[in-house]
Formats: sequence, C-alpha cells, structure tokens
Amino acid sequence: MNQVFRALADPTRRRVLELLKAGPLSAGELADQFPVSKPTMSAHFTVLREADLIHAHRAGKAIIYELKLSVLEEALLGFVGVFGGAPAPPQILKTEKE
Amino acid sequence: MNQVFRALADPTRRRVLELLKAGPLSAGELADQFPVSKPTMSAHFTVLREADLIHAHRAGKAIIYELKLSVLEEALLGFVGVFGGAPAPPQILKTEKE
DNA sequence: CATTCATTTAGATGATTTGCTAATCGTCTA
DNA sequence: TAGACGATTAGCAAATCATCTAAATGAATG
Repeated sequence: MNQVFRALADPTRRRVLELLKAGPLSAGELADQFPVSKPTMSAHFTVLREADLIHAHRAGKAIIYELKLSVLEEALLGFVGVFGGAPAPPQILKTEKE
Repeated sequence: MNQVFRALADPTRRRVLELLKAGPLSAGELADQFPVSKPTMSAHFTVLREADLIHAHRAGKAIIYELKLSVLEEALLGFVGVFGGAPAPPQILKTEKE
C-alpha cells in the first residue's frame, strides 16, 4: 500500500492511470500524451508496475499496459474506509463500465 | 490535489492522519508516537498543513492539530470517482493544475 | 540475416525529501 | 521577569526522485 501511495504522488503517473481506465494502451501511445522523454515514461511505468497498479504484456513489438482497477480501488477505498466518520462514501463506484 | 497525494505518500504522515481521526492532538503528543525527532515531525506537520489536511491552533504552550476529514475524503473519493466508468476526460498534457 | 521499430537499461545530473542537531520563538508560571 | 516548556526555524548531510541522452534488447520484416 505504501507503494501505491508513492506511485500516486506524481501527477504524470495519476494521469497515466486515468488514460488507462479507458482501455489498454501501448507504452508508446501513453508516452505520446506527455511532454517528457520515453525513457522517463518507462520509469514511471516501472513505478506503477511495482505498485501493482498496472499490468504489462508484450504484443509483437509493442508492450501493452492495462490498469488493475481493483488494486487501485482497494488501496484508496481501504484507506478512506479507515476514516469512517462523516458522509458515508458511496461504495457503488465499482466496475460499472459501459 | 497534487499536494494531498504528495502528503499521503509518506507512511508517517498517513499514520498522523489516522491518529488524528480519533480527535485533536498536540504536536508533542503526536511526535511521541513516532521514532523520529520533533523537528522532523514538525516538518511533516507542515506538509500536511500545506495540503490542507490538518488545521493547527495554539492552546497555551501547545499547538493542537486536527484532521480536516472533508478535504481528505474529497481528494481521495474525487480521484477514485474518476474511475467510475465514463470515458477518459479530454485533458491537455500540461501536467499540474495548481 | 541485417535492419528497423518499440521499448527498456545505463549512467549522469539537478531538485526534492527526510532526517539530524543546535538555536530560536512564544507562552506560562514561580 | 527569569526560567522552563512546547514547538518551530536554521542549517546541513544523505537518500531518493524525475529527467535527460546514449546504448542495448527483443521482435518483426524485407
């Protein structure tokens, strides 16, 4: 869980997760969305992978990343859950894609 | 919001928030719970204050800290909420907003 | 099988973070 | 008003982080 919060501390990495929520993308497709070099993006992917927030697999020359939504939700909701007090958090925002 | 995630990236600071959820505590009472020096804890409090996650007020010699639960919940639930199902928000890659 | 393409690894650098000790700042109290 | 007390600020060292360019790797293709 510490690694999840570490990973989430960087805006670039949070944005990567947001892009990935729409569906899997290759390292290159992701990198194209940011104003930093590909090696830098590769390092960000490593941090996200170590936090178990994304999963990678090779498809030909490309490497495809996909979001592990349940890990993200469990970490964040789990932490917020500790603070059970005020307005009850709606727990309905699970995997309701369309 | 970036500052909130930055603040949450450190385990000591997350633990401070958890201790504070039970009620306000002075800087010294908080510091007693951790194996680091008081100046170091003071620096952590500064980070939490800058993220607007805690509020400080003086009571005699002591400085009392209390959790701002709504700020924490809004940041975390707000972020998790983005992962509810809607398509990726069109956003420009300039990183950072505040 | 040499080349090209997608991505990662290596190695370096400047910025930021975390931690310390020593010194200082407010506030209370004898 | 002089200490004592709780906490913060100053100043510094060590570790980590985000970033870069150049080089290496793995897989497809002519």
